[in-house]
Amino acid sequence: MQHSSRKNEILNVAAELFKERGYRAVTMRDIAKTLDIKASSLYNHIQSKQELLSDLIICVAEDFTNGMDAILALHCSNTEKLKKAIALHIDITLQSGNALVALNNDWMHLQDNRAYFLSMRSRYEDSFRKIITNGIQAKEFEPRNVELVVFSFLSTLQTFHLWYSKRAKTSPTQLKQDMINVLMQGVVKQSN
Amino acid sequence: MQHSSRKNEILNVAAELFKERGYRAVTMRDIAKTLDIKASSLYNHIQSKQELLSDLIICVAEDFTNGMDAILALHCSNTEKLKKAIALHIDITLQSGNALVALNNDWMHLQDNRAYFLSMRSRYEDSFRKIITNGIQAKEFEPRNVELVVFSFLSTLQTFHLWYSKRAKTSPTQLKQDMINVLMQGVVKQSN
DNA sequence: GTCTATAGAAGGATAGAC
DNA sequence: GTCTATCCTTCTATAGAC
Repeated sequence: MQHSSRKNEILNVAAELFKERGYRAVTMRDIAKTLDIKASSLYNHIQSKQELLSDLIICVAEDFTNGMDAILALHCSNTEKLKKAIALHIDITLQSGNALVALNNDWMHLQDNRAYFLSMRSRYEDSFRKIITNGIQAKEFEPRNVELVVFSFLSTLQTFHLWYSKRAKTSPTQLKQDMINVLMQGVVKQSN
Repeated sequence: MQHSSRKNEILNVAAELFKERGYRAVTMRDIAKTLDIKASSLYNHIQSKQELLSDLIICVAEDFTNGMDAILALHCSNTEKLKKAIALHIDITLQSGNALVALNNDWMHLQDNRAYFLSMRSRYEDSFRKIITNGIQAKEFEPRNVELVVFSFLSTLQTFHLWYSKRAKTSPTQLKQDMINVLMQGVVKQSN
């Protein structure tokens, strides 16, 4: 379903403001003012404030789910899959950074789609866990505490936007390589 | 200045609710209801909702500032300082976990004390950066991208509470050792 | 120290003119 | 598609009785 251009403008503004102040602290009047219209005019394009949050979060969450499913289906080493998972996360951050912050910080304010979101998040984390576990079994990775490794990876990736906003000049390709090096150095055997 | 026991009860409840839903989504009625009193009764013990947020965040931020200052003043290797910084972060998480979540997620809603908080946060991050930089110069650490290493450390430590809440049975000592291993493995030279 | 009652402000959303 | 006007709800905070 293709949204009108106006709705996309509204979604972009909402994402930006949700990122800065959080869902609950942003009013419809704030969003409208940024677009130089009145709050009531927004309702010609959307149903509710909740719809804005839901559209932003669910879209990004589906990107993660689809991307990770595709990576898991590949016939390649776990090392390669992990690198692709890191690159996927960075691609989505670069493309939907503001919405990703809303996903991280405001998912608990989802109403109708909360359960759907949580199922996608679980699925994503499971995929990550699977890559690490398989990599350890295949002796590609050091035999560390799987949960702590997964947690450390996801923490860094989830807050990557904070770091990226300070140094947006680095090329996406270089970003991915740097991140892969820093994150995987502690997992991949030094002897390889 | 010692607060009344009742004020501490209120602060504890506020921290718990702020952690779950965020500052803006928690009402004075929510806090009061948890304590089985009416919202208006809260104002016999506090000045405002903002005071609750400020008290929680500033107290934890000062713990970080003082703890890190003490570590920097030690006469020991940068490796040892980094280990102590990790342990400090975990100690504070175990002791003031809910307030730390408020610090991470709701600092932007601080009013009067926001500049003070931001100065403490900068100071803390600078201290971390200094340890990494000095460690690289002293050839204790691999010569990696300092900013990315600092970012990765802080991201993992800042969201440690999420992981900890799932496995609270591990002893604090073991937690610190596990975290030090996972985080530092990618920094300390393997040949040491 | 807690209550009831309420002031005063702000927010989400709708109706209907243009 | 945007406006003005407004409804209804919810929120923080205060006043004053007990």
